This record gives sequence, C-alpha cells and structure tokens, in this order.
Amino acid sequence: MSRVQAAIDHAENSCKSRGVKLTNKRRQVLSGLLQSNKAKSAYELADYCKDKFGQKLPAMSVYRILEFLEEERLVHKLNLANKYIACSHITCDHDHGISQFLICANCQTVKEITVKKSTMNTLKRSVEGAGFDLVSPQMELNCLCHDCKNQAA
Amino acid sequence: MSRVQAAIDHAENSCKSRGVKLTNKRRQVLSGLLQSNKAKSAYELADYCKDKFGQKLPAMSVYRILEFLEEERLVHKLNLANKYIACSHITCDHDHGISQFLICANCQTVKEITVKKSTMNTLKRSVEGAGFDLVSPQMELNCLCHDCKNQAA
DNA sequence: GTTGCTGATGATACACCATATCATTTTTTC
DNA sequence: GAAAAAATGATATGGTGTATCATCAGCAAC
Ligand SMILES: [Zn+2]
Ligand SMILES: [Zn+2]
Ligand SMILES: [Zn+2]
Ligand SMILES: [Zn+2]
Repeated sequence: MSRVQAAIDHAENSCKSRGVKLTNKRRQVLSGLLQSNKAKSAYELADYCKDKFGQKLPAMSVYRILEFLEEERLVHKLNLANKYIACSHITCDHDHGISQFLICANCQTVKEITVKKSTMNTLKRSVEGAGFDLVSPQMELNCLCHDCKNQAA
Repeated sequence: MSRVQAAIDHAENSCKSRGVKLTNKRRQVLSGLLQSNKAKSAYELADYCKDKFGQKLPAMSVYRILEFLEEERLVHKLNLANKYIACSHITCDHDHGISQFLICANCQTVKEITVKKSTMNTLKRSVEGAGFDLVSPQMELNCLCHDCKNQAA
C-alpha cells in the first residue's frame, strides 16, 4: 500500500473514532496534500482535484475542507505563505505538540520539526523579558533545504 | 521636538548620506508608521495619508514607497500579517542585526527584539539537524502583550 | 528658457487569496 | 419517507499585491 493510501486510511480511522466523516472530497484534498512535500494553496488544491479526479471543486469548499482537516489535526496552515501542508505525524497515534516549519525559500519544500523543549523555553524567556507572552509558538522559518543549497554551490 | 519628528529628521540625514531622497510622500508614509507602535498595511497607510495630509495616495505608490523605506532600513515588513512597522532602531547610527518581532494577537502592538546569539545558534543547530539551513532568521511570533494579558485575566 | 534625461508618482487593469451569503444536495434520524 | 442536519455548490465581494503604461517634477546641458 502506498504511503499516501496508508495515511488516508489512518486518517479515516481517526475521523471515525472522533465521530466525524472523512468524505470523498475531503479525502481528495487530503491526498493532494499528501502526495507532495510542498505546501499548496487552496486554489492549487482545487486545481489538483479537478485534474486528478475530474471534479470541479469551488474554492469555498476547499477552504471549508481545509478548515475541517485542520480541526482534525490532519493538516497545518502555514500563515507565512498562506498555504497548507499535511501533518507529518498523520500516521502517529499520539497527539503531537507545537511544530515548527522549515520552508525552503527556493523549492518550497516544507519540513515539520519539533525543536527541543529547552530551546523553546529559552526563547520564551527572551520574549517574556520584552514584556510579551508567547501564545502560539508555531514558527515558520525561511530556510534553504540541502538539495537547493548544494545546487546553488 | 517630538519623537516622530526626531526620527524623521534622522531618517532624512541618513538618506542624504546614502545619496537618496526622502521625499514628501515618503516622509508622510514613514510618519504614519512612526506615530503608532502597531503594524499597518499598505492600504491603511494610504488612508492615513489621505486623512492626515489630504493627499490621495494610490496603493501602488505606497508599495513603492514601503519598498524604498525597507531598502533604506527604515521600516520592516512583517510577512505574517502583511503589514509594515517602523524600525525601532531608526535613530541609532549602527546597523542592527536580524530582528525578531513579537506581535500581540489581540491589539497588534509589535515589539522588535534581538534574541541572544546563543539562543539563535541553538535554534540554528536544530534546523540544520533537520537538513535545512536557516537563511533569514527573522521570526515573527504570535504573542500577547502584557497589557492585553492582564486585561484578559 | 527650452530640451532632454532621470527619478518619482499616478492611473488602470488584473491576479490571487479569502470570506459572506444563500441555494442545493446528500446523509441521518426518526 | 419526512424532517433535520451536514456537506457542498454558486455567486458576489473585499483585501492584497503586481504589471504596465502614462505623467510629473527636478535638474543638467546647451
Ligand atoms: Zn503536525
Ligand atoms: Zn529546496
Ligand atoms: Zn529594525
Ligand atoms: Zn496587546
């Protein structure tokens, strides 16, 4: 079974156990995100579904579906790029903490990581020293992936 | 002399020494950013100039002016919110390093800080461990300022 | 002072992202 | 199968950002 199919099956079960439905359209959008490691916009996903499944999917529906998938913790929204990406822990059963996202500025590949708690604590103290409180430490960092870095060299 | 006026005078001199001109429109946009500690969108700045100076300023011009001000290191663009803020080091003569921005999710107040080099290095190592290179470590962090935090309590 | 150059600004059109609203379809529930 | 609920569709609209071409202001040369 393909990696994508396995992830979808897992998501299907997860939804069932939470009492919500992973409908056909929702599966299509999710598969659009799963079959690539790059972030995709809502409109790109609409195009993907039209091309791949021959079903016209209005933007409005895509946004609603993405909202649903986000609530079910199957995808993440990247606010920096206004794009979405499948959660890389989609086949884990445990709920993961806050993630940081490394976005390649050249090829848009995204990697979801969790930095060490101690690092986050240090950062948090820096922020508190400035009179602020970190509420949602989902960081999105402008990076270069090693492929692109080597290519440039 | 007001804090805003002092900053504008300083910017004026800085531009002169760099061989570029801080024109009237550019001064108006800059003053719009200086007179508040909240980030403003290009369109908000256009409105501000129209209200305050009675001059219609097309969006296109605002974007060009903001681009200019960014190049002259007088303002920063916050990519997370698609807004702009005056550099808080505008009256310093030294060139500052990379800043991090703390954005209050409630009142949009922005604070520009520089986290300790050691913290950034730790973060950088985390990123490199994931096969990426940090290229532009300007972080924009979702926070609550203490005013808003106390208010909520 | 007028010609011509350059930098700055204006006007218009357009693409993309996102949401509001109301209509329709599909699924559940009884 | 009718009523209720959930999901999806259709249409319009607003915000953000850019492309393109036109105009204007300042300044140097002649
Ligand atoms: Zn995740
Ligand atoms: Zn890359
Ligand atoms: Zn600054
Ligand atoms: Zn606040």
